[in-house]
Amino acid sequence: MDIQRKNSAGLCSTCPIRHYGLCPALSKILSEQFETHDLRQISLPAKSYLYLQGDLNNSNYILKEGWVLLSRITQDGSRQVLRSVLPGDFLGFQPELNGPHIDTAMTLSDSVICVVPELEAICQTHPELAFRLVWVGACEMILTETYLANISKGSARKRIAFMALELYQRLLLRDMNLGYSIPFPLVQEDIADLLGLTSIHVNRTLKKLAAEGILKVEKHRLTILDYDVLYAMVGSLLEPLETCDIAKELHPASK
Amino acid sequence: MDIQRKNSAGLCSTCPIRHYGLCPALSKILSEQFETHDLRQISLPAKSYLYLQGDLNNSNYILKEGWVLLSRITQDGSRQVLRSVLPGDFLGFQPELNGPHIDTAMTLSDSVICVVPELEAICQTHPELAFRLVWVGACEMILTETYLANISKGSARKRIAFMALELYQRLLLRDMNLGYSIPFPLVQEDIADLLGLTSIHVNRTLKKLAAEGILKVEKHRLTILDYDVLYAMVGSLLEPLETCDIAKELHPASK
DNA sequence: CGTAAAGTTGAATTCTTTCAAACACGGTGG
DNA sequence: CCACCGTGTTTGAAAGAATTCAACTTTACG
Repeated sequence: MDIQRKNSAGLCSTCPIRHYGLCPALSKILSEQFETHDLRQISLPAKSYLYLQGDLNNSNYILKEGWVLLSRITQDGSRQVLRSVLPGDFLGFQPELNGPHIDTAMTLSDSVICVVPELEAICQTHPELAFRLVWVGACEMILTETYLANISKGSARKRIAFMALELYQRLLLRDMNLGYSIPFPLVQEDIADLLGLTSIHVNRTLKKLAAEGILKVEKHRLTILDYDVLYAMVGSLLEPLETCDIAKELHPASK
Repeated sequence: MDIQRKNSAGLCSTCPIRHYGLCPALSKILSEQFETHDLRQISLPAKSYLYLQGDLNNSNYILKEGWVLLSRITQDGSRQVLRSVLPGDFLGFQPELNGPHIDTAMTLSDSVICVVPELEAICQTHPELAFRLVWVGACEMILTETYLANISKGSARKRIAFMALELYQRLLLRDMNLGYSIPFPLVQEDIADLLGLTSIHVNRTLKKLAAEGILKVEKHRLTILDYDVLYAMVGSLLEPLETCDIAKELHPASK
């Protein structure tokens, strides 16, 4: 494994954490808690590592800007991308809070990351925050479970269709004015490692989908050409994810 | 889908929740909390459903005895098993606490399940419990992520090898005197749906593994014949799971 | 302008599925 | 006690999907 840290972290000014993504309540509490402090931020260029599998300098983070992939490297050197992290999402949490990282966090695009210090301590003074974290964890679980179901039984076509719709839906939660063309910093090999395919097969399948007028990827953008066809392919897989709507966190009572 | 509830629930007496599995601290708090109450328990025979995808009678549970599979049915009628639940594990939690269940919980063997009422309320009076739940959720996540990595890139051989070792390790946490032969209530079709294969291919692969003296399944028992070979095949995948050791929860400070 | 990274294409191979059929086993009812 | 039936297991042959290997083209970027 020849992964190297491409770039070191930079510090930024006070952090007005955005209240969107998986953890608006969490970021709200944090920004209140730290409004008088300088909350540490990290700016990383694209294709650099926030942390590597095995690293000990453990922290928790909220992604403020950019895209991040969480992945695990297996013994034979192959990479499995576990999930994508979009602005507002939480990352870095693991059972052994101070143990070595069990995954690698790589930026896909220029990113700004907010460091969450002493998560456990904050949870003790803010009991409601801990339960929010449980909620966030459950949402991440649903996403991962849905990828599992998708990869497990789906053809390359279906896997890619699912990925496209899943990312589209998650971005839609962050920007209701989103068109059918979304930013897409993954290269074909990233898609392959996310979906359990080879980049060659991803390439062929993408070509076919584009030729059929369903979906196209070019210049770091993904464009949904035929939403209905995509939804017919994998829509039902997405249903469990709808229970992770941000509105549900902000107003959990309103079923 | 013609799934029917095979058997209705029965009630049992006071629940001395066992302090093992993923949530010993959780069950400890619960049993203290309810030591004077009659905590509701459900007894279910093998191959019956604790809840079905879509059910509204939502609760949280701790599995006390038996084996349970969590699965999701996709539109085309195929079943994806999300994960197995062993005694002491938590189940039933989801983002929409009172929404319809997003998965189905089926018993594989005769099971006893402890009902956890009003989880959110308990968390408010026991702040430390909420953070324990976060911990439990993170452990479940690692298990699911590891299955994802296994299914995504592994051959049928590797997938089965991984499943065997994973179950073996989790049972070992519950019974240190476990031999190399473990109870195994899954039929070949369950294995198939857990690993994203067809039962026919599972059959062929199991035959081959048995013929090679690596692993055998018969009479509802799985026997590890050559641990070293299995570990060489998939051992490195298991490493992240070691951070979920129960000891870590009971003494989280002791790194 | 030159190099490295990413994308593209073809042909052969491997793994897995599909379809079809047979077998083994345990339980039920006659 | 035996015939029957359903569930789960086993096996074969053909078809299909994805990978591998190898080479080539295009794009991005200093």
